[in-house]
Amino acid sequence: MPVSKRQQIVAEADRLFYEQGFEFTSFANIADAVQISRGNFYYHFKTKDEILDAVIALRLDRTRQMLDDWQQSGEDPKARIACFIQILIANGNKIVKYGCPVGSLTSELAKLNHQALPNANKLFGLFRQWLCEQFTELGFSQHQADSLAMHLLARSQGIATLANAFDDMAFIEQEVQQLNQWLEQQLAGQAESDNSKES
Amino acid sequence: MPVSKRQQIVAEADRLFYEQGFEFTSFANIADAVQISRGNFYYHFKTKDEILDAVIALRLDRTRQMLDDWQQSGEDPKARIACFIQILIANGNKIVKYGCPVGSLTSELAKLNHQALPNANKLFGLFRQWLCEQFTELGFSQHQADSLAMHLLARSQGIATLANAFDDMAFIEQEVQQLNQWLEQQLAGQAESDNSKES
DNA sequence: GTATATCTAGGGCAATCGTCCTAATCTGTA
DNA sequence: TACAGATTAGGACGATTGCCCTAGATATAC
Repeated sequence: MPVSKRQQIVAEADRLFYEQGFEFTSFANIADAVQISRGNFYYHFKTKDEILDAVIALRLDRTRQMLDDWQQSGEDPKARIACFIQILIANGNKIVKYGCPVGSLTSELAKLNHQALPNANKLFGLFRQWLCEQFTELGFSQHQADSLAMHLLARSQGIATLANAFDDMAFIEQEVQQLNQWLEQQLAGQAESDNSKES
Repeated sequence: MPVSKRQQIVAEADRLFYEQGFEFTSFANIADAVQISRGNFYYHFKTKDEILDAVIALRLDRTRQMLDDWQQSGEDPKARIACFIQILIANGNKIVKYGCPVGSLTSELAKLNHQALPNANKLFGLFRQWLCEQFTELGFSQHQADSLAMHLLARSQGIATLANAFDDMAFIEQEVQQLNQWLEQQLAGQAESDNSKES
């Protein structure tokens, strides 16, 4: 058996939570997708929150893996940040359809006051910290680097939200271009401030 | 009677839809908030979608009113755009708690494939068009003005989403400052391009 | 081949959902 | 006072929800 039933369930739940949202996805939906009976579900997961935890854990793992891969790609920090920006293009079609997987889950759980919210927010935290490290490596102070990371995250979120609302893929492409320009400007500004320090 | 029961219902539904989301707010919730029996609800609104339509209509009216007020405030377009940016501060506490009222509703209805989605998107459309008009009045071409409007909308959305996720009011203030700087830069760039045309 | 552990199907549980009906109450006019 | 319309409360409806139980099937080990 290449993939366990449990893994299948988590994979389908992951997809459905993204496409339909957590609360709008029922046990029955997932059971149908995995082709098992509703009752049998209880054997694998006792509660719906357990599935949510498993899905979040899966997304955290995947994200960590992706960030690690970028980290060890041999590229410089600037190119790595560009990789992050590029996700908007790579996942463009899904974003236009369903929004950002991180942001939409977080917003939903926030409205529900759900116990898994801090867990889901770790996803944002992962990106935030990783981006912060990249900017620090580029010579920014801890405080500056974190500000830049948050700024970049916010821009990405906004782009995803509006692309979803207006069903507009071209908008993503346009804004990604501006994000890359912004990145260049930040580094140019940084280089300048380095020069003035050295002189 | 200063306020009709129907208006009370719509007002409470408006608040609850914002704080808890549309689908997570039940008839019972609204009935409790307005202090009427659940059954009586049917007399005022036949379906839940009818309430949603009424809430969206209310929000559209309120938004139109606000934009009109700004339009007739005697301020120049730049100051008017600054008014828009300033909402993030004015509504900061609520945004930190519940996110952006426009964005969160739109995302939720998008996940539900709800029939009222295009109606809810008119809220975004209202801001988009109004902002576009301001930028046009500042001398930008139709295309440029719309791009700037979308950019500003996206930035605002992202700021709201992250401030909500990280429960961070200071982030809003920081980003609003950057938005104002961005606005200055755009106008400076615009003035330059005017000069180069004239020279 | 039998025993043991793993997995499955189907259905039942109470609670809640949106919706709908009806009988009672309030309000204002004739 | 009597009547008519507007408004109310309370509950019932079928459907769906997350959750739980149990008997049977399947697979593995001895």
